[in-house]
Amino acid sequence: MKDFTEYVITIIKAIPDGRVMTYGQIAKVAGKPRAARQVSWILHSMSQKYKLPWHRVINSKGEISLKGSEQKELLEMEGVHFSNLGKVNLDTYLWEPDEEELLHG
DNA sequence: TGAATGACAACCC
DNA sequence: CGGGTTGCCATTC
Repeated sequence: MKDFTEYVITIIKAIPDGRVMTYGQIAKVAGKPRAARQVSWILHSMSQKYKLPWHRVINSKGEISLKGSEQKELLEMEGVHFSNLGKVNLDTYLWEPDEEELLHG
């Protein structure tokens, strides 16, 4: 497994309940600020083989990309509040991982 | 090989 | 603020 993919998976697994991260944010933390699309690829590819909290990954607008899925409900169940526009307040719920969080696994 | 694709993001008007 | 365009990078055909 490539380092980038491995790191992305590590980060996603480290997202706490009730918090979210954006594709671009994850890519940036994983070392490739422009690789947001690879993060999406990793998600729809790996989430079928590994158990990842993929529902905590949303786009930069704070919206759900997979409309019609249960992603929004999963987040609400964890305490993430959606506006009447179906958006999340990133200032409140966006999570920025600490090195300790990732190293601790 | 070259072209098309995608659970995105930043810009521009 | 909304919609369209361009840039990105790995994967697939």
